[in-house]
Parts: sequence; C-alpha cells; structure tokens
Amino acid sequence: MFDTMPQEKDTAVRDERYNAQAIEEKWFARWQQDTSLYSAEPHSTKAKYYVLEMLPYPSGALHMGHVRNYAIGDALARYMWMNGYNVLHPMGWDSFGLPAENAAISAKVPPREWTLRNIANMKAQMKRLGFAYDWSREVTTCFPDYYKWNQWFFLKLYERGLAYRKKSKVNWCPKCATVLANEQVVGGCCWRHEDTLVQQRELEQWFLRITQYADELLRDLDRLPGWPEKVRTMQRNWIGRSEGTLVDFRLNSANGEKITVFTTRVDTIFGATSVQLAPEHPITSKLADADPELRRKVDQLIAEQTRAKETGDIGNIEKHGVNTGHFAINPYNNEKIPVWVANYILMDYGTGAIMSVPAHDERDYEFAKKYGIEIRQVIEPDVARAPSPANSADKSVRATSELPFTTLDGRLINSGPFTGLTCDEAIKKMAAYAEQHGFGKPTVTFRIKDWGISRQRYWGTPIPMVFCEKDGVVPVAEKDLPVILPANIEITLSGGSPLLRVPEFLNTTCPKCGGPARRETDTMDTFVDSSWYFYRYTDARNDRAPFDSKIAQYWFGEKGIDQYIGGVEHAILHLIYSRFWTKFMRDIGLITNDEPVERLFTQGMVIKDGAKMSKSLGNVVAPDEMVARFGADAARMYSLFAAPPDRDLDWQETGIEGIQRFLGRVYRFVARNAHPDDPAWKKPIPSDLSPEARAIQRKLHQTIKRVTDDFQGRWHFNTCIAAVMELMNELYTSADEGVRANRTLIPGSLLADVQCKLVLLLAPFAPYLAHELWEMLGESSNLLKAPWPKFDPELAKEEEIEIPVQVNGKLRGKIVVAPGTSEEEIKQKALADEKVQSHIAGKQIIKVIFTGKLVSIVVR
RNA sequence: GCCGGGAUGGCGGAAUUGGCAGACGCGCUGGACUUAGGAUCCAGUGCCGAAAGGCGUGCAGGUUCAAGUCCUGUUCCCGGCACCA
Repeated sequence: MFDTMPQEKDTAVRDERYNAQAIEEKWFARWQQDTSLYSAEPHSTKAKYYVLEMLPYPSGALHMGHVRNYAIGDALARYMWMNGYNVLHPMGWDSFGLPAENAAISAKVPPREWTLRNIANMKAQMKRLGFAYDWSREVTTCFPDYYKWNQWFFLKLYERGLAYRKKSKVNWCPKCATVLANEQVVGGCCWRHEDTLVQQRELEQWFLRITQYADELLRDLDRLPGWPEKVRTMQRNWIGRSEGTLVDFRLNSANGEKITVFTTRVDTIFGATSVQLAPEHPITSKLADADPELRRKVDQLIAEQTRAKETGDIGNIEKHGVNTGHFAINPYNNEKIPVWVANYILMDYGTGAIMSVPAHDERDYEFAKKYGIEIRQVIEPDVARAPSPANSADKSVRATSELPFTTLDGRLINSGPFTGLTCDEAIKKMAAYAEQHGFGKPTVTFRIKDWGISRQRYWGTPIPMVFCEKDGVVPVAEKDLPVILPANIEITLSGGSPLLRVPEFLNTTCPKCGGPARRETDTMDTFVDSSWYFYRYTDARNDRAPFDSKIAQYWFGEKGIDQYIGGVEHAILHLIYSRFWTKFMRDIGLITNDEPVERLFTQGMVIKDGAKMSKSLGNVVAPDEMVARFGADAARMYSLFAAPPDRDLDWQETGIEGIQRFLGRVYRFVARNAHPDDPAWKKPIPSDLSPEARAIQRKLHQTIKRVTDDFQGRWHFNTCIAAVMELMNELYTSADEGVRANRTLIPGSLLADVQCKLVLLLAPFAPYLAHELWEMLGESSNLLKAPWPKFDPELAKEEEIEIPVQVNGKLRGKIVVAPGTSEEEIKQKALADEKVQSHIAGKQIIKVIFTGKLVSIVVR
C-alpha cells in the first residue's frame, strides 16, 4: 500500500533544488494580495498580545541591526499567533528629524519628499523580508494626522503647568544649529555628531516638567521585572535621586545673606572647615561685584568651567579655587569658616554650594591639602568593622590614619551634642534639628532636569503657541489644530529656524484678542513623537482623539505592551520620555496603566570583523544583497541563529551560507517525502512502530519540547534552531540513501506527522519556506495561525537510558538500563562494568552515589 | 572611581536546577556520487599521546563524591554613569 504513489512521479514534478528566490517571490505575491493577513482582531475572545519593535527613523534603507530587531519581533509575533493569541504587531515611521533637512540642503530634495521616498523603500524591504506587520495601523509621525496630537498633548501639558518657557543655558550643537536635550549630549558632544562639541547658549526654551515625575519614574523601576537590569540601572543613574539636607550658612559680612548648601552627610558638618561656592552662584557674583580682583578670578573660573563642560573634560580638570575673604557661620556650632569659590562646584546640581569636610571627602581633602585648610576628623570608624586580616582590602573601612575616610559605619566625635551617635542616626537627628531651628531641612535632589523640547529647526512638530504683544504667550485653540508645517520652504542650517522666513506661517492672529501675533517657530524634539506612538497604533485612524481610551486599554491592559524590542541605545532617552508620557496620560485620564511597557528586550548589536557595522569602516552588509543572494528566510534565520539575541552578533558570511544549506536540506527532504495523496498519509499513527520509526517519533517530540521551552522560557532562538537542525539530521540519517525515508519502516502517517510538525516549528523563523512546504504537504489551512505543535511526554521518553559512571570524580564508564530500573540494580551494574572494574579493582569502596542521572563511586 | 555584562576548541556558540564540557553551525580532513565539484550525501574533528592514559571552560585558591556553574581573591575585555556634594 505504500507504493500507490509511484516515486518517479514526485521526482519528475518537483524541482528538488531549493530555489529561495522563486519560493519567496511566489509567497510575497500572495501575501501582498491579502491586506488583512496580519490584522489584529478588534473584538476577540482570545488573549491579547502586543508585540512591538521600536519604530525606525526612515534614513533611506534598512541595515542589519533593523533586520535582527524585526526578525526577533516577527518570530515572536508568529509564535504567539500559532499559540492562539490575538496579536497586535504594527510598524511605523519616526519620520521627523534633522537628516531630512540635511538631505534637503545637500540633495535639493524637500524634506517631506525625501522622507516619503525613504519610507517607501524601507517598507518594501520590510515586506520583502516577510515581516508580518499590520500595515493598516501604520503611523507616520510627520503627517499632520499624527503630529496634531503632539500639539494637543502640548496644550494639555501647558494647561497643567507641565509645559513652560524659560530662559536658560542650553546645549547647542553648531552642526545641527539647534538646541539639544541633556539626554542628547554624549560626553560633551552632540549625539548625532560625536566629533562636535556642544556649546552653551542662553535661549528662551520650552520645557516639559519631567522632574515632577522623577520620584515616580524612579520608584516604578522596581515594578518592571520584565526589563533588563542594565536599563533600569541606567535610568536610576540618570534620574540620580539623592537624599540629603539643606543647611543655611549665614555670611558674617555684607548683609548677612544665606548660603544654602546641600549635603548627603550632614553628620560630618562639625568637620566643615570651609564653604565652597560655584563660580556661577548668585552670591559669588554679588561678592565679586564689590571686589574687582575677585571678579577677575571668578570670571576665570567660569571660563574654565564652561570650556571644561564643552570639551567634556569636566571631571578631570585640576581642582582649584579662590578665597573670597568672607566668612560663613556654621549654624550647628556658630563657627566662622572661610568662603571659597571653586571650579569643581556645579551650579546645576544641588544648590551650587557645598560645605567642605576634608577629613571625610576625597575632593575636599585634595582641596584642603592644596590650600592649607584645616582638616578635622569628626567620625570614628566602627571598631567592630575595623580592618582584619580577612578583609584588609575592604576599602570601605580604613585606618583612621589614612584620612579621608567616608564610611557610614562609624560614630560621631568632636560633634558637640551629637557626639556618640552613629552616622545614620546623626543624619536623621541633625536634619530634624536644622528644621526645628529654622536653618535647614531634609531634602531630595535629582540629577534629571526638565526636558527641553524646543528645536530651532524646520522638520518637526510646530509648537502650538503664539506671541501676542497684548496678551503675551497664548496657546493655539484646540479647534485650530493642527498647526500645519508649511511645505516647500527654503532650508538652511544657519540663521535660526527656517520657519522665521515664512511670513504666512509666522504672522497670525492672537487666539485671545484677535490682534496681530507671531507664531512660535520652534518645533518639538522628535522624541516627543516617539513618546506615545505605540498608543496611536491601537487606534491609528482616529481623528477626534489621539486614540480611544477603551481600545488602548484593551491592548495595554494593566501593565502595558507585552513585549517591546529594540536597541539598548534607547535605554535612557526614548524609554524614559515614554514612561513620563504614559504617567502624564494616565493623570489626564486617557489611560489606566502606569507604565507603557511590561517586558523590554534589548538586542545586541550586529558587528562585523570585530567592529560595529558602519559606512566609515566599510564593513556594512546590506540586507538587500543578502536577500538577493541567500533569501529573506536565510538572512532572518541567520540573524537569530548566530548568537543569543541579547548578545552582539558577529556577521560571518559562511554562517549565512550554512543556514541556506540547512534550509535546502529541509526543502529537499520534504520535496522527496511529501506524499499527501498516499492513503496512509492521514491515518492515525500506529502504536506498534518499528524501532527506527519510534526513534524518529521520539526525536520529534523531544525537539518540540526543546524548541517550545527555549522559545518561551528563554528566548534562545539559536538553540531552538539548533534543535530543529538535530531533528533534520536524524531524519536524514535514518532515511534511505540519505534522501528518501524508508517507507517500509516508517509509515506514511508518521512521515506526514513529523514533516508537518517540523514545518510548524520552522514557521516563526523561516516563514517563506515554511509556507511553501506546508502547501507541499497538502495542508490548506493558514500556517500563520496553525496551532503550535504540542509535545507528548510519553512519546518523548527514552526507551533505554545511558548512565555515566564516575570513579573518584572521573568518567570511567557508561551503562545502559531501561527506565524504571531500581537504584540498587543500577549501582550493581555500574560496579560490574568492565571499564569501571579496572579502576576500582583492589581498592576499598567508600561510597556509591546515584543521583538519578549518574553513578559516582568513591574508592580509596 | 561607581554600576551592569562578559571571558568556554581554529571561529560563532551549547551545557536551563552543582551531575557525561564542547550540542548546533562554520572551518578543516577523509570517503561516496561525478566528465567535474565551490552541488549533494556519509564519516571524522578540544589539546597532548602510537596506545593506555593524561590535560582542559581568563588566573590563584576553596567547598563538594562531583564545579564552566557555588564561595574568596584577582586579571583582562565590552557597555553605561561620573568633580553629583
């Protein structure tokens, strides 16, 4: 009965060569025709699953980093579909930004045109790669139907006092000709121009009050177990919460003005022997006004500090300062201590003034040594934790002779009424004391600053505000949104925003009085666009609101996006702004979740020859070329196979060839062994299988288990793929002549089962080939939503177990037993083993251990 | 300086709970098929050794019948933060 299908027929009909191009073109064409193929269901009884990859900037073409990112997300989306979830898997474009303007200048193409052209190209690349996106929800942030809502949010922020304007020193990139947020300054340079130093300029800017949420942003990091520890730590550092005490030192000269210092170690205040002011501190300025010599020196310090900030050398410059000749009174003991101005005190951290305790702070020590300022010890380290031979290298505990020591494990000495308290007690009591006596209080400072969003550029969301001579700063009325960005204007990189030269845009009427007014020409930082785009996906065509709350609530649930995937380079900027935006949206009642993302995954970089792929190094691998030479399946699968997804991936061409070879092996096997017209094909698998057939069935179920576990539990796609390769190797090894399964030993029904399940296991990684083979196997259902195979523990069970035997910890032999063999019998068999015997003969057996996995014999 | 991650064959990597180190792939070697092979299939491949055996997860110790995995110390590499008071 196995011969009802003459073998000549299938070999004649089928091309047994794996032609990736032909297969992929066929399915590409089919998938194009069904626009709702990857649509999420609006109403569903299934559990929802929102999987999202970070939206790209349409720079021109995809690079391998994109492919890797999307291959991970796509595999996950497909896996979840197969597991019966209602999957939302959208894609869009972070399409405002400076490169479009640069292109306008260098290539004379309007930013919009350049951007849309790039989008078209990259979208075509994504489709060719077979990524299963719901394009009906595509978001393009440079379109008015999107940025209108940026403006709407801005008005909401403004109404609540969370958007405000202030004159401030800002980071200015001369190449971008615009302001940068603190988050966009990397080592003193622009994040886009790593060779360009950021300058400090004084400008009127719009800020968003992210600091209002600083505490919550920090606290909720502890509620994000699905985020990488690394990212949480980076955000913690960025927020930089620090608990301390404010203490007022009164100047004994002038008019008795207060200098408020911030300290985390108020317990050391009896050791304070000077007060240090930032050069830009208002009191410094006041003192210098009355003292030309001091003014000269302070100006020098300011210049030095500014230069150091610009070059990124702040932190390395030599500490020095100038004595003002004035004194301040320590309110705890009424001691008169000198007031200095020092180049290492920053005006934008704490209060811009510190108390200097040389005995217990490294920098203060260095400074005091240099200028001969008194060093007074006020903490005695804990004797119980004093250095002992065991922990003498412990740097937190130092001998008292080596000042300064900064330990908190100690007690106060020479500290008046506080002498004898532990440091922790003292900090609490002394802060309370300051509060009682009205010269200070406990406080919290943050490193994070409000988010400056003004950009003096054209290609961004216009900030919806106008300036009226009569009414001042007035918001545009909600009904008049969007404020449309004018088209076809001349772009230059100098002379401020290009919008200043567009009178039709610039000149408007005041929404309040109707009189003549001028529009704000600054546009928004593009990180505004990406702070909430993933909510828009849930209801992308809504023209009455940014999105419908109920719909967003369905997809975000209580905890947010189920899985977000992207590069670690967004660990701070995008991911902290998004969290802020979510909290704000919650506070205005749009959503109920506190956080946007439940689980975050940051994939590693794609590198080649030991370096990150970059045009300047000439080691870029173009996805288009890979698709043309090896196929989309091979390119995608290699990016998942070459390394676990969180690690860097070293791109090796021989590696992708190996994947192509594997896909060819799968193709050929199925092409030769798919016999859907065989009457045995659909029959139940008999229970009395031959040992060969049973071995294949066992391997199949073991493989299903491994792929499922590694996919679900660990996201180790490399080992998922390796497991499928092992199954394939097993099938080849047991096949006749290495090509055609021996159908007298392997019944058609099992052959059908193993091949169908193999294809299902492959579907998330190589969708084109999987679809082709699914069809070849006579399956007409949609593979995209075909159920993920289940493994049967009974069928996966080994019929005999090999047990290694160790003698004194060294592997000496192996025994084979049936499952369920008693421990005693296994031990006897192990001891009787010939090889083992040669190592234990004539020796005394101390003990024999059986762990369930191996036998360990100890002899003497 | 602080925080996070890492170091395993010639290479990318595997080993999920302390239990056979090196799965899978690349490369290499040999064989089959072939006019040919850079296609395909089969076999071998950590190092030393003819073999028996010995040695092997950055380094030095320790715990254990048993350590890539746990403990102590240490070196180097990658990423982030940094006069943060």
